[in-house]
Amino acid sequence: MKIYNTLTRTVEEFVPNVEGKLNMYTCGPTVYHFAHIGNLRSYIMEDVLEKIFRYAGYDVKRVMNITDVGHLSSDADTGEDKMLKGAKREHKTVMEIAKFYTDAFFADCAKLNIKTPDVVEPATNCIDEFIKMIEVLLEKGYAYQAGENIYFDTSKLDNYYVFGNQTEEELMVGVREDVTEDENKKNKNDFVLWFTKSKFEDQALKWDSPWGVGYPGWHIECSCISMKHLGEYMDIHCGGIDNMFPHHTNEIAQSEAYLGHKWCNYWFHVHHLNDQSGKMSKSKGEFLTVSLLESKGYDPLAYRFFCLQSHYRKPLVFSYEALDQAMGTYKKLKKRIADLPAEGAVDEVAVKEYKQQFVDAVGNDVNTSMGLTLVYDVLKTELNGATKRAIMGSFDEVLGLDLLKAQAQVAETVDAELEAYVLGKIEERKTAKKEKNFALADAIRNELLEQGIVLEDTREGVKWKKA
RNA sequence: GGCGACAUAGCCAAGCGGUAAGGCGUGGGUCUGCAACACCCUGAUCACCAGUUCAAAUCUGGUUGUCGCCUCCA
Repeated sequence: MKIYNTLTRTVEEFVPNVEGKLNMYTCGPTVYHFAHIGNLRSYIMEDVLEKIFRYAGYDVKRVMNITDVGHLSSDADTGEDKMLKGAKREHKTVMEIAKFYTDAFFADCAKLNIKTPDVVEPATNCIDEFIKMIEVLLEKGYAYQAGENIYFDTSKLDNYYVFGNQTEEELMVGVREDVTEDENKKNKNDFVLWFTKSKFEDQALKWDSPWGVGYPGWHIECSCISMKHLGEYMDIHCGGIDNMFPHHTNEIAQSEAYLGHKWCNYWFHVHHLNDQSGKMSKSKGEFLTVSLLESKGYDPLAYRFFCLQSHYRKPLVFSYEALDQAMGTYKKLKKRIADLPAEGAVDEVAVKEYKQQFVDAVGNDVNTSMGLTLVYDVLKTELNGATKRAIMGSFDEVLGLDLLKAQAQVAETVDAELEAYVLGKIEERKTAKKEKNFALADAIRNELLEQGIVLEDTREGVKWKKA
């Protein structure tokens, strides 16, 4: 198994901390609004990462946090607190908002065949852990109190910028207009571990702490939650590329300062989904959600297919034209698999062989487009239908595209009455065709089409399906 | 201003020093009463420049372009 590691900026052979096991952590959503499909691209690709390791035989434990505490605005940011903003917008309490959007997030994930992580932990469940870690950081001299807040002192580290070669001098504070410098900080890149005083007067959620009533900084939750469930050594930490700095950088700083040793070996960063104007965001352009795509007639899995065609480390540009194309390709592929003849015994040797090829392909830095190519390669072989179907089902454990589902769905949803009616119409049309009454034959076909029934004259006879 | 990523046909994309996989689309054809389905055929010298090498899309240096990050964002 190979994986690109942002720490070394190379594709590396994956070596787990414990033979055969994979500990992974994913930065979860901030539940103040729906996830847009750009957010979901990350979760789709991370889902494939998790599944290909399971497929290859690893014992995987995956943890995800849910950010349900309004910490996203730092001391330096004049923007509004996001959770609170969401609550005000919808006239609900912060906790109601968190519950609603957490459920919505996992509902979207389900539609996209994204497996729920083994452990999902809301930040508000772990306040005690946060406080403990901050206390240790203070004891060890990595943190200091200033202006009633607790800060992490980045100057105590030998190498703070683990992902690049920046220096503190080069950092520009206030690149974004709404950011102002925090005078409490000793160093430009110090960050808050615990707030007791912020510019938000009406912070909704607060907890008691040794430093007064307040709430945690942004980064502390990921360090604590991951350690709580995965221990002191982690294999892979996932997240969106935009969180590389400062979020992941700060996680590493505080975690390793706390532990006194290396924490996470591999960093997996998914690149952005862009639209014509750049990075997709909630604040500009169309707010694209899974529900919106569904309302426009798109199968959510067509979007998953769209993502899998591309590589996670390449920017992907979204457009309806591109999605239309992916949808067409996806439907065509499913039809082709559904049309596979069922007879024959499964050739287990061939199945095993292709499984290995699939691991080699997708296990090479999550090369999903290579995985899809292998799907087509298998379909083109001389293997019998049953074997091909078995291989498709196996690949689908990782791809998550419901490749075998089409058939079952049709079989389930057809009721006898409708079937009898359609078969009657087909007979009528057959007679008309025999009598060369093509006008009538076409009329019957059109009549059925208006009722959502599509007829196809194949060599094996007339086939019909719901449009 | 600093740091980083990316750049292969209309679109998605493989490629990891040995002479451009695959998918979709397009165009042409076979089949068909017609349509659809299916099947067959159909396309690029790899952003640009220079270098290393017997050999480069693949390595090195430079240029250009696009995108991201620099305390909200996946």
